[in-house]
Amino acid sequence: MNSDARGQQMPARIAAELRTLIHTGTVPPGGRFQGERELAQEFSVSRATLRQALKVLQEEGYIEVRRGPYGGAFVTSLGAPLTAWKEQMASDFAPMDDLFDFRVGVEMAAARFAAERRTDEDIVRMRESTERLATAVGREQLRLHDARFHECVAEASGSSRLLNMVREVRGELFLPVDFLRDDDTQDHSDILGAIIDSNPDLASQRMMEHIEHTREQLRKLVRTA
Amino acid sequence: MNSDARGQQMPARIAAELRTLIHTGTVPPGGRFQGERELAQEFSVSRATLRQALKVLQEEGYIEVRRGPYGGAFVTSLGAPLTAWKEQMASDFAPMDDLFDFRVGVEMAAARFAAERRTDEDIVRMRESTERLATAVGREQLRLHDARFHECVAEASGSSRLLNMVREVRGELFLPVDFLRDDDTQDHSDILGAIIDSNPDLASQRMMEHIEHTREQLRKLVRTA
Amino acid sequence: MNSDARGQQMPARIAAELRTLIHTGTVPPGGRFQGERELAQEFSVSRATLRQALKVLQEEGYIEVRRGPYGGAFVTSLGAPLTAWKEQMASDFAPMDDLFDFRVGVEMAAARFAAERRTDEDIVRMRESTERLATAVGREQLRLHDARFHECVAEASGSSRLLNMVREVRGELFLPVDFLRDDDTQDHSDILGAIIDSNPDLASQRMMEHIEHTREQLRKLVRTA
Amino acid sequence: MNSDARGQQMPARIAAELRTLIHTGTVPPGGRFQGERELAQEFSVSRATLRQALKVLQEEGYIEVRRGPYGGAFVTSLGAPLTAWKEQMASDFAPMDDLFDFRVGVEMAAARFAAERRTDEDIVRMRESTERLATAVGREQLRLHDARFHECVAEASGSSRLLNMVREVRGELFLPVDFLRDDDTQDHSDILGAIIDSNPDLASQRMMEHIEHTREQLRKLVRTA
DNA sequence: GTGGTCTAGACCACA
DNA sequence: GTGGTCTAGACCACG
Repeated sequence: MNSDARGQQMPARIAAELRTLIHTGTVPPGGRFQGERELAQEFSVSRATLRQALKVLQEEGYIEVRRGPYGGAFVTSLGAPLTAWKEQMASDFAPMDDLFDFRVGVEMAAARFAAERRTDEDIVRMRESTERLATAVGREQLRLHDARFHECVAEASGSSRLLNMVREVRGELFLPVDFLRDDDTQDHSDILGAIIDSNPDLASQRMMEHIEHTREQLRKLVRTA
Repeated sequence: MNSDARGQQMPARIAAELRTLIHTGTVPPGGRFQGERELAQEFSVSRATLRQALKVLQEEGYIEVRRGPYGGAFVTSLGAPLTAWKEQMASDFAPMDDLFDFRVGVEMAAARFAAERRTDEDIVRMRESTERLATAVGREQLRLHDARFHECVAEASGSSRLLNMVREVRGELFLPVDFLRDDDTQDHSDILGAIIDSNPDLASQRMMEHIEHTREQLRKLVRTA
Repeated sequence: MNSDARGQQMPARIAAELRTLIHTGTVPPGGRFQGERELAQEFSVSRATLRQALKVLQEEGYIEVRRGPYGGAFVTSLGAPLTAWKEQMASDFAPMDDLFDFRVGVEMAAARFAAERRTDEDIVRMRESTERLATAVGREQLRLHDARFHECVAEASGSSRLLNMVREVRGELFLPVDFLRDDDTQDHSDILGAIIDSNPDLASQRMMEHIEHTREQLRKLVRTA
Repeated sequence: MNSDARGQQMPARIAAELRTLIHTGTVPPGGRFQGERELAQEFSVSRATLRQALKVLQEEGYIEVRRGPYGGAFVTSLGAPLTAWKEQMASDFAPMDDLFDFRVGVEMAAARFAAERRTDEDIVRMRESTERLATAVGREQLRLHDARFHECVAEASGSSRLLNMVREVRGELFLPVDFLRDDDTQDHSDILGAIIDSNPDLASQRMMEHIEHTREQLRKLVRTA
C-alpha cells in the first residue's frame, strides 16, 4: 500500500541510504559522493533536504565536506563510527542478533529462489562476484565484492522485495564487514555451486551456515574488543 | 519536542495499521473500532489526523461510519475491497508473488528459530492457536486464529524483527485468507510438532510447504475468478 | 558604511535580537512571541531562517515551542540560561567587566546629551518610566521598566547610534537584571533630575555611579552564588 | 568546517577594514598594500574574495591597482572619496553628528578608565604617540599619529570592547582628519597629563572637549566647502 | 562548479 | 491558524 513511505523523515531516510553505500563499501573511505545537486535529484528531493541528510552523516563521523572545485562529501576513515558501533555492541548485542535472525530469513529465501529461478546471466554475475572476491586486495575491495555477491543472489531470486531487504540489512551491518573471514570466498563458491545445481535446499542451507559463521565471528570480535 | 514527528503521512500510516487489523480478522466484518478519541490516543495522534485515516478506509470501502449513539466505525462486508483486489490480482499477480517470496523467507526463519528457542510458554500459546483454529466456526474466526498461529511462531522465534515482518506481511495479505484451505489446521499442527520436537529444518520445511500451498490456492482462485 | 551588517549570520543575529527582548523583559517568562510568519516578516527574513533563530533560543533554553492554535514560541522560566550564565560568570568575569566598561561609555554619553537636548516629551517619557519602576510589582515589571528608563534616556540624547548601543548592551546583560537593587528607583530619579536641570556633567556622573553600583552588585552576586 | 562562514558579505567587510587602514593613515596616499596573497591569508579569505574587496575600493576611488613587477594596490590621492564625502556631509550632517555623539561616549570612557588603570608601559606608548605627533611632518604622519594616540588611550583603558569601538569609529571618520587642528598636539598632551595624574574625571573631560573641537572644526569645514 | 546560506511558498499535522 | 517539513531557486564565498 504505502510500500515506499515507511514513515521516516526524508533526511533520516536519505542518510540511511547513503550510510548503506558506505557500509557496503560502494563508496569506500576517501571516496567522494556525487555533488549535492546530483544527489538531490537522484533522491527526488530538494537540495536543502539532502543537505540535512549529509549533516547527519557528518555528525556521525561518516563523511567530511570540503568546498571549492574538487570539493564534495568525502567518506572518512570511519574511525568514529567504528568506535561508536563497538561500544554499542559491547553493551548490547541483542539488536545485532535480531538483525542476523532477519538476515538468515531473507538470504536463505533469496538463495532458495535463486536456485529455482536463476538465469544464465544471473550465474555469470554471481560467478564474477565470487571471482572478484577471491582476487580482491584491500579491505575495501573485499567488503565491496562480498556485499555484491549477496546482492547478486537476491537479484537471481527474482524477488524485488527480497532484494530490497537484503540491501537494507546489509546497509545496517556496517563495519563488521571490516573483518571478513578468510573462508568467505569458499562459502560463496559453495553457495554458488548449489544455486547452479538448482538445489534450493542445499543453497539455502549453505547460505544459513555462511551467515551464522559471520554472526559468530562478530560475536567473538565484540567480546575481545 | 518534535522527536517523532514524521512530517507527513501519518494518516496513511494509521490507515495501514487499521487495515491490517481488518485483514487479519482482528476486527471482523460487522465489528466496530474503538471510539475516535480512544483510537487517536492509542496512535498518539490528534483526532483530526485519525479522522483522515478513517476517511481513507471509508473510501476504500473497508469501513462505514455511523453517527449517533451506538455509532462508530464499522467494518463492512468487504465486498468492495475484495472486488478491487481480485481485479488487481488478475491483471498482475507479480506483487502477490513478491509478497509470498518474502513471506517464505521470514516465516521459514521464524519457524526455524522457534524450533531452536521456544519456551514452554511459547508452546502453550502455539498449541492454543492451533486448537482454536480446529474448532473455529465462521470465516472470521478461521481468519483470526490462522493469523494468530503465525504470530505465535514468530514470537517464539525470539526475534522482534521477524515478528514485525510476519505481522506486516500478514497485514498486506487481506482477503486471500478468506479462502482458507481445509487442511490448514493440519499444516499448523505439523509445524507445531516440528517446533516442539526442536527440529528447525523440519519446522521451516513444513512452514514453507504450508505457505506455498496457500500461494497456489490463491493463484487458482484468481484464475477462476 | 555597512552599519547594519556586522557580519553575523542572519539566524544568530535574529536570535540575538529575540534574546534581547527576553533579557530586557519586553517578553517576560510565560510570554509569547508573535507567530513565525509575522516575526519573519518583521525581520525581513524568510520563515526558514527565522526558524533557525528560534531553534537556537530553544536549545539555549530560552523558549519552548508549542503547536496548534494558541501555539507559538513561549519564553520559559529561564532556569537553564540563568544557570549557564552564572557558571560562565563565576569562571570568568572579564567579559562582564568589558561589557560594563562599554556600558559606562555609551550611557554616560546618552545621559550627557539627553541633559543638553531633551525635549519636554522626552521628559514626560523618562518620568513615566521612573514612576512605573517605583510602583512596579514582580521581577518582570521591574526588569522591564528599568530597561525602559535607560532606553528613554538614550532616546532623549537624540543619537540613534547611542540608542542602538544602549539597547545592544542591555540585550547582552540578561539575568543580572533579575537582581535589581532596591535603590534603583532613587538612582533613576536622581539621573532624571539632572537631565531636567540640563546639567550634562551631573547627569553623566550619576549615570556612571548607577551603572558602577550595578556592576558591583553583580560581582557580589557571582561571588556568593 | 563552516565555523566562521558568515555567508555573504565578506568582500564588504574586508573592504571596510582596508578602508579603515586608509582613513587612519596606516596606509597613506601613495602607499602600497601587501600582495593579494598575503592580504587574503591575513583575512583568512580566498584570493577571489579579496579581489572583490579591492574592486570595491577601486570603484570608490580609494586605490588603484597596477600590474606587473612593483605592481599592487596603491592608495590614491583620495580626491574622489574626499569629494564624495564633502557632498554627502553638505547634504546631511546628521550621520556625522551621530558618529561624534558615539565617539564622545566611547573615548570619554576610554580616557576615564585609562586614568584609572594605566600601567607604566601604557604611559610610555601614549607619550610616544604624543611626541611623534608633535614632530610629525606632512598630513599623512599627522593623521597616523593622531589616530595612534587615541588607540593607545583605548588600550590603556584595558577594555577590548572600547578599543574596538574606538578603532571602528576612527575607521568611519575618514578625511576630516585631513584637516587636523593645530592645537591637537596640545590637546593630546593635556589628556595624557590627566591620565598620568590618575584623574579620570579630568581625562574624560578633556577628551570630550578635544572631540567636540574636532566636531566643530569639521562642521565649519563642511559649511565653507 | 563546488558547498554555504537565504528566500518564497507550499502542504501537512496539530489542537 | 499554529508550528513542522519539504521544494525550488537564487546568490555568495570558495579554491
